Amino acid sequence: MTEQSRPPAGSRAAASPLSRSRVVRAAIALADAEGLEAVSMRRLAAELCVVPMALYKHVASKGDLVTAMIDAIVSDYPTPAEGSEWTAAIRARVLGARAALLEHPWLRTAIEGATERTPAVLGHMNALVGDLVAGGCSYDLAHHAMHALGHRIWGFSPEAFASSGAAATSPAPDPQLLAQIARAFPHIAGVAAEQQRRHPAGCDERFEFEFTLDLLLESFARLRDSGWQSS
Amino acid sequence: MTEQSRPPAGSRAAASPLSRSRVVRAAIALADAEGLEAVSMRRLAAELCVVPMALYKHVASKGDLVTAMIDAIVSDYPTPAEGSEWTAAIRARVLGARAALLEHPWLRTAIEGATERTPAVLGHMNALVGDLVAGGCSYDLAHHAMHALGHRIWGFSPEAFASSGAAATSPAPDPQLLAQIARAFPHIAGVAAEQQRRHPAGCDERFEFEFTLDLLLESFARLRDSGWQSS
DNA sequence: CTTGACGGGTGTACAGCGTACACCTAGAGT
DNA sequence: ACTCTAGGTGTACGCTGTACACCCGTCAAG
Repeated sequence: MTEQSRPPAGSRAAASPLSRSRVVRAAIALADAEGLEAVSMRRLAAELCVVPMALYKHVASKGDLVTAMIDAIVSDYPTPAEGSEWTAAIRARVLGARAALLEHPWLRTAIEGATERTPAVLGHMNALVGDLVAGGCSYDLAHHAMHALGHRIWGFSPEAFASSGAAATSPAPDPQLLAQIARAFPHIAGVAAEQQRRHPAGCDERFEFEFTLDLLLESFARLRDSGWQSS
Repeated sequence: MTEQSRPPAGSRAAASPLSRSRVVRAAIALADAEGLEAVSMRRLAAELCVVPMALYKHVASKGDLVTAMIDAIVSDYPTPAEGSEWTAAIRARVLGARAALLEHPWLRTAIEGATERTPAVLGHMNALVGDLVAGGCSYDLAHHAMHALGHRIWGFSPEAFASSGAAATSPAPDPQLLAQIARAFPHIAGVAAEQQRRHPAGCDERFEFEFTLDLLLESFARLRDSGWQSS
């Protein structure tokens, strides 16, 4: 939709001369619009008015492309204000990552499947460890803390319980079947009922995210104060 | 390898008459042996000495197949001993899941990509919530606790930091490049050095897993004791 | 005993994927 | 003027999931 025929006028093909960053930006736009599975080399090429193989002059492979997509977004994660309290700094970074993830829903899948650690990715991790040690955590504790945070540092909690409370989105709920499920899984039903009572609007993912994040940050602080070490 | 030519003798084709469970078991075996990406309908069919489309008489689609694969394994997660302490019960379930995951490395990817919640899956979640409320947690707290545990209830922590400390597996470490990385990311280098000093054998994933698990379980106990609620 | 339904394996076909390889062409450097 | 090369093109291969028509053996009802 955007970015078309900038040069002279007519010729239906390649507007600007194509470049790695243009390819990556187009891929991100396409993924934003239609999901990561819509990003095929052929489709992306079409979007750029170019033949599929042309892309390979700018990215080494599809894997390289998605790595570059991740990198592009991670590169401008926000940086917390200078002199923030360490837990506040971590919160800011993690919630910044989360904000990016909400903008680019495909990012989660991409990160889960990624294998390469680009400089931007390493930089993010480095900064988080930096926050931890600035807060008085040992490198030892910081290491385990990073593991504990897990994918949360990329802004998402693994949604083990996803759409279990809110499973009844579009398809017909069918009260009879629902009752049967409730009988078979009474505790899940209990959770759903209590959730329904307290938060009829449904499960607030942001709340869940911060709940666990803060649980972990408090635990880290406690371990730090008690001089915990792993050996 | 197993299960061949049970009827009369010779004919090189379909030994037993094929069935959903035989298909699923073969798929699991194939995934165990060569990874989930090796499980294509064509390949699996070949493994069963059958034409690809024959499988569709027993599974609705590839997605249905992998769901069934997950279900088959989750179905025989171990059950903790009757009367266990609640945190011990949860630990047992979660570590049982983890054991299954180590046996079937593809399971992680499969679960991450799964969308259907089968009865076995719901049963596992139901049992965990049951443990929490048996331990005196409210349904409210249990709900958030399940979110906090996240994929850990399936036996894996999201490995955000994976192979960062142990990145130097097969490829040449190249000390010059390594030094440059260390300069660019001093905190990561710090973690790596400290880890190297304390645990030269490398990062013990099981330790990391239990570290976070116990952190969370302690936090839940504390919240329970303080009468925490979410409203 | 015949007949008709039907469960389950077969064969062909299609659209889509990533990408290897050979080719061509426009512009820059000597 | 001549070559070199970066970058876009075209064709082709092997792979994927699966729709659709077919066909055959078993078994129940007439």
